[in-house]
Amino acid sequence: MESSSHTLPPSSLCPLPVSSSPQQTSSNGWVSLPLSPISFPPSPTSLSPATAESIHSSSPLSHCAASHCLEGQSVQCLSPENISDQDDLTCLSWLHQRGNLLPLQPLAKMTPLAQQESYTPSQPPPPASSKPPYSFSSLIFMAIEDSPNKSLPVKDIYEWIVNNFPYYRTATGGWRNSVRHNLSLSKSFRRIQRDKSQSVGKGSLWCVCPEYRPTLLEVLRKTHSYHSTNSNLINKPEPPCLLTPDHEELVTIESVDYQQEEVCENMEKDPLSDSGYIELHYYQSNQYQYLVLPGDTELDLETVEILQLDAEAQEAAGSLLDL
DNA sequence: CAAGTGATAAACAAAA
DNA sequence: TTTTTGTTTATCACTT
Repeated sequence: MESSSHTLPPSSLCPLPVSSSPQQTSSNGWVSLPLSPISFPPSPTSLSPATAESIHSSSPLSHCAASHCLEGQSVQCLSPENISDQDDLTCLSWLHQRGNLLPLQPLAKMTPLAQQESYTPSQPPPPASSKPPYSFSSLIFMAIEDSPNKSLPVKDIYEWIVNNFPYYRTATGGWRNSVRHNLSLSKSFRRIQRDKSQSVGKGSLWCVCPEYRPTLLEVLRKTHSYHSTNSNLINKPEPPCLLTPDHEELVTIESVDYQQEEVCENMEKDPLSDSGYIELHYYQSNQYQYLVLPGDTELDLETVEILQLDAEAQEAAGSLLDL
């Protein structure tokens, strides 16, 4: 699998959703969010500065990468001439861009302190104490993938985990042992020598073995899918990596034209409105596309979610219909 | 029930 | 010498 030719801009992962929508808290205290107001590639030309500013300022932590995605550099990445930098099938940007993975973050990171302080014993405990649903392999994978060079020393892996999963701020030190144990034992990770000339600090750098990357990504995707499904129906939409049914080929972002008129021309409405969400199918650029968006959303493609076109997504949509 | 997987603990050696 | 990093072994819990 050729995954290294398309790389994400550094720090394309963001621990927080851009959404200011109401949060949904799962039974284990993790939070998932309804669809973000602007979640997936807003057209560089369709996203007004006012909207971008609005979204940016609404982010609880406006320094996060997702917010950066609305700024010049990242938006530019979505332009046709730069599309190849964004079309990595295995990109993890969906994990953050729409709050699809890390929206499962504990509230502690998403809720203003004042709100946390007002919580009463009758409410669920502060979710910072709840353990993330991801395996250590997944955590390590995410950390490494989020690094500019796709490699990190152990210390930075610890740091990434702590920064993104507050549970580990207060967890006992054993998890670090587990991280090292996992790095050592798992075939998915490879130890590489640091550049001695630039080496500061102990140890080696760790990277993801390319041959195991799809597997790790799949595990991560399934984990997220499972937890978001269990925690909140409306998080059923799969990450907006555009996949063809065989999971192998990327449907380039270019194939989706974010022009409202064109989509509306060819789309048919799917009866999901009972769930509060609407599924829209349309055929475009020789691809069968479908979207899910809140029922009260105007058909403005700046606000829609692009879903995977694979069978899994279809199945998810089917289960939505069953409700 | 057995096998596989992941988490955790612990011991130990090597390196910084 | 201390701390960190990396490896290995063992055990337990859970899932398939």
